[in-house]
This record gives sequence, C-alpha cells and structure tokens, in this order.
Amino acid sequence: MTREHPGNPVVLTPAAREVLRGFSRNSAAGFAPGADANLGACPVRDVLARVGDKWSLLILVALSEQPRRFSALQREVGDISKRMLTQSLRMLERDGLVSRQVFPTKPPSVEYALTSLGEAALVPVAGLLHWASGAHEQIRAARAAYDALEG
Amino acid sequence: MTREHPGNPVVLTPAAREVLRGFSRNSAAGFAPGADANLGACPVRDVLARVGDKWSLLILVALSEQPRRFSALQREVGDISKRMLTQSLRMLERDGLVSRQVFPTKPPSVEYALTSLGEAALVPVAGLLHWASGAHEQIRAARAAYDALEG
DNA sequence: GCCAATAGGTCTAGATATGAGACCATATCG
DNA sequence: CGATATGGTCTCATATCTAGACCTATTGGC
Repeated sequence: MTREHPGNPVVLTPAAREVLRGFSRNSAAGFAPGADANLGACPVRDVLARVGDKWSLLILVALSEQPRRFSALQREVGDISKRMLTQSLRMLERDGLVSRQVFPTKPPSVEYALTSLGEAALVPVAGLLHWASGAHEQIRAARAAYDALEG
Repeated sequence: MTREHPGNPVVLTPAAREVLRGFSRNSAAGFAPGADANLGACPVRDVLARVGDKWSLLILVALSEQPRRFSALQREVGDISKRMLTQSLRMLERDGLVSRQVFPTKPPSVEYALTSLGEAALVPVAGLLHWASGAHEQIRAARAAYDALEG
C-alpha cells in the first residue's frame, strides 16, 4: 500500500478525474449548519442510496441473466429475507430499473426483469465487480496486515 | 421503461455479461439452509460490504482530489457524523484503500490519503457516478410516474 | 495565570433499519 | 379434508446510525 504523493496520480485517468472533480463539491461545504435540504436531489447521493442498499446491486446482478420470479430471486441471492427482498424490489421498480409483472396463475406468480435502464446500470456495475475480483487478493492481504498490527 | 425480452440484451456488452455471469451463482443456490459459511469470502459480497457502506464511496470521492485531514473530510462530505467518519475511515484503512498519517503538531493533526489501491478503486467508481449523473433524470421521471400511480 | 479554542477522536442514549419467522389468501392436488 | 405453492405483510428482537456531550493536550489572548 504505497502512499501516493499528492498531485501525482498514477492510476486514475484524466477522464475519470474529471468526472470525480464534478462531484467532489456537490454537497457539503458552504452551507449553514442544518441547511442541507438539497442533498437529496444530488445525483451522487441518489445513486449511492440505491447502491448503498446492500441488496439492490445483488438483485440487479441476479436478474442480469434472465428475468426471475420472487422466490427464485430469493434463492439466487441466498441470504436475503422476504421483507428486504420485497422492499428492495419496490425501490428498484420505483426507480425504473426493474419491472414487475404478475401472471394470473393460481396462486399468482410474479416475474421481475431488468428494464433497459436497469441493463444500462449493469455496465458500470460490472466494471466495479470486475475491479473487485481483481483487487480482492490485495484487500485480503491489507486486512491481514492491519489486523496483525492493530489487533 | 421498456421491458427487455429475455435473451435479447440491447445494452449490456458481451464482455460485461461475461463478468456478471461469473458472479451470478457465486453465492446461494445449492446450500443446505444455514450452510452459508463462505458468503463472507465471496469477492462480490466483500466489495458490496464496502460500497454498501453509504459513506465509504463518498469518502473515497472526497479524497480523490487531494489528501485531507479529518475535519476537512467531515466538512467535505457534509452530513456525516464523527463517529461514522472514524469508523468508515478505519475500514478503508484496514482494506488498504486509504492511508492515515499523524503529524505531531499540537494538537496532532491527521491526514488521510488514497493509496494506489484506493486510486484504482476510483476508476470503476467514476464509471458508476458518470452513469448515475446521466441516468438521474430518467430515474426521477420513473419515480414520479410510479408515485403518481401507486401513491 | 487563566480561560477559550483547536484536532481528532470516544462514548452514550435515542431513533431507525434490519432479520427471523409467523401469518394470510386461495386454489389445486392427493 | 388437509398439505402445498406463491408472494407478500406484520410483529418483535436485534443491530446499526445519529446527535451530541465529553476527553486529551497545548497554545494564544488577555
């Protein structure tokens, strides 16, 4: 874990830097304390609210191959409770990332599928996961080192 | 929000699909109930635990321009409590994404900076944010539509 | 000399989110 | 007649987060 010298970015591309710079001051800094009314309208916060939802990304990934029914989705994700699955799906549906279709079987079955917006979201998500699988070894090593020192 | 026909992906590139396919069955499916001991070792879960930490990404972005001290970081992020800032920074440090350096001023000041691993993480994160800012309008529209129908 | 301020935290209490699992409706199968 | 399947909802116990008081040590102002 070498420390970068400020102003000497080795890894981040100029383009990526540009994107980040746009977000950096998007919230915070310069508000009177308590006047944060517009944090909710900030796109970054908005995504992070969805991404930071622990289950949402997992659900999107589970739907990436094919549409799935509620119970299949629960099996696929593995350790999500019905409660949270329902709740997360509702949010994803509300945000237009996932569609919900009820089939009038008895008992009725419900199929969830990605919308085109949901498919589009998976592109950057795939990038993230791809990075993750590559970095996982390094992260595990860093953790081991940290734990050895600081308990 | 058009619904995609299964097997007819318009948006997701073959490469991205490949990545996702690798993760899709990574957990769940096929375990006896309660035998999910290895979910913790799964790279996807690992990233999502960090990404899903609401604050971690925000902190990484706040550090993307330059190293910052604790209190500067708190101002930059805007609405994070000291408690969560400390906690998130510890995790990021443990995972090797952020470095922590104490300067022996009085009172001592502490500077946090991205490691090279942290810089690398920002590449896919920037991709995500970039997508987010483009999709934000669509998401807001979808929300409005949903709320109009389903209250 | 004394009091306030500063930096970076920690600790505690009250609010909020989550997880496990019981419960529901309804029709079909044995 | 009773068990089963599907997609939820509801309740309660637990985990996590927020707000904010408090702590350490030193320095600057008066």
